[in-house]
Amino acid sequence: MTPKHDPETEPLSKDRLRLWLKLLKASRLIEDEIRRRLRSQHDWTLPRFDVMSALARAPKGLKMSEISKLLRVSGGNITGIVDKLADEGLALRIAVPGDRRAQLVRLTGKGQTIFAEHSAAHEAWIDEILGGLDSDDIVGMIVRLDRMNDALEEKDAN
Amino acid sequence: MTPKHDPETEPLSKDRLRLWLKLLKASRLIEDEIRRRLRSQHDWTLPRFDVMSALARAPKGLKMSEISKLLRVSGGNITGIVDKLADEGLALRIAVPGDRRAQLVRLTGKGQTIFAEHSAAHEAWIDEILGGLDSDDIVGMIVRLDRMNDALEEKDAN
DNA sequence: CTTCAATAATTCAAGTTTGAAATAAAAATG
DNA sequence: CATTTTTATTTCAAACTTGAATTATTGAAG
Repeated sequence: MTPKHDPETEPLSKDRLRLWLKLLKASRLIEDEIRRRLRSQHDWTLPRFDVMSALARAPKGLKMSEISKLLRVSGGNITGIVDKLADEGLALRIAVPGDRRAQLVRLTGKGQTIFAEHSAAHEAWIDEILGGLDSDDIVGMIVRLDRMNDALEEKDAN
Repeated sequence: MTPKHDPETEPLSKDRLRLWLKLLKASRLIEDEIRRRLRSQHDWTLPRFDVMSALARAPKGLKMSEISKLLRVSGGNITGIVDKLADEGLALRIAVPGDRRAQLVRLTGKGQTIFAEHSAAHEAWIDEILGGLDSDDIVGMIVRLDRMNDALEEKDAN
């Protein structure tokens, strides 16, 4: 049963696949570059940076489940990373008054200090890595990614 | 030493960071969805799919280094995945005539058959997942991602 | 030809990551 | 109140991933 080659929809379907592959490529190129610099210049790993980044934006702390939702990684994963950050005195687990199941995770002062250094470098790297793009491209991409992410998250809530 | 807030360059810098975060978000949303479906519907993993996908496009085979370059993952990683594919009779290592260091990896008939099924499903998923985007968004994004990837790869060749 | 540098893969330890199962507590239901 | 379901987290095995070190081979230079 050969599918009909509809000149309207067929090329669009191929473009969707091309779009995904290019999106993935861009994402990996940038992520790899950040990972490389984080390791070579700060002896740090990307997952640890990501978790601290989420925590840094929430001075009151985040529940484990909130971290994993924000970073879109599994809960078991976050447990391991927070364990290590806590061992090193960079993060803290705090009991939640009304709920003995949950815990709030917060950066310690030491954690905040270290993250601030990494974060400043990170921003500069992104600025450099994406420096070749003009304003129209950046804004055009942001607008489209917003639409895309809205559509994707809408579908997520199935 | 507070940085000067140049009204020209400062917002653009922030937009670059926003762009990266949105790009990463989109990429993770789509990749997670594909991973989920690949596992639940085909009992398969994404890394294995990715390697087979690269091999499927090269009937003559690919060297280990070519696979890792295409997928932008480390060489040691590819060794492990190809080992398993070969163990299961899905891929084959072939000696390269002029170079005893290198090997060509090819899909077996069985590997091609299995990949064809996964690939067809994969294309349909992408079509569905990105179905909410109109043609202008897709083409607009592709054009910009091409420029972005060109710029990123150019920098890579340092 | 011999030495030195570059290339192709593999090995390995450490760290991530997932997804399923287990544990515990809270919320909803009857 | 007892039961069931849902929620929050941890545990764990299996798989993936990196980056550094190692091995083997090729290529270049003298």
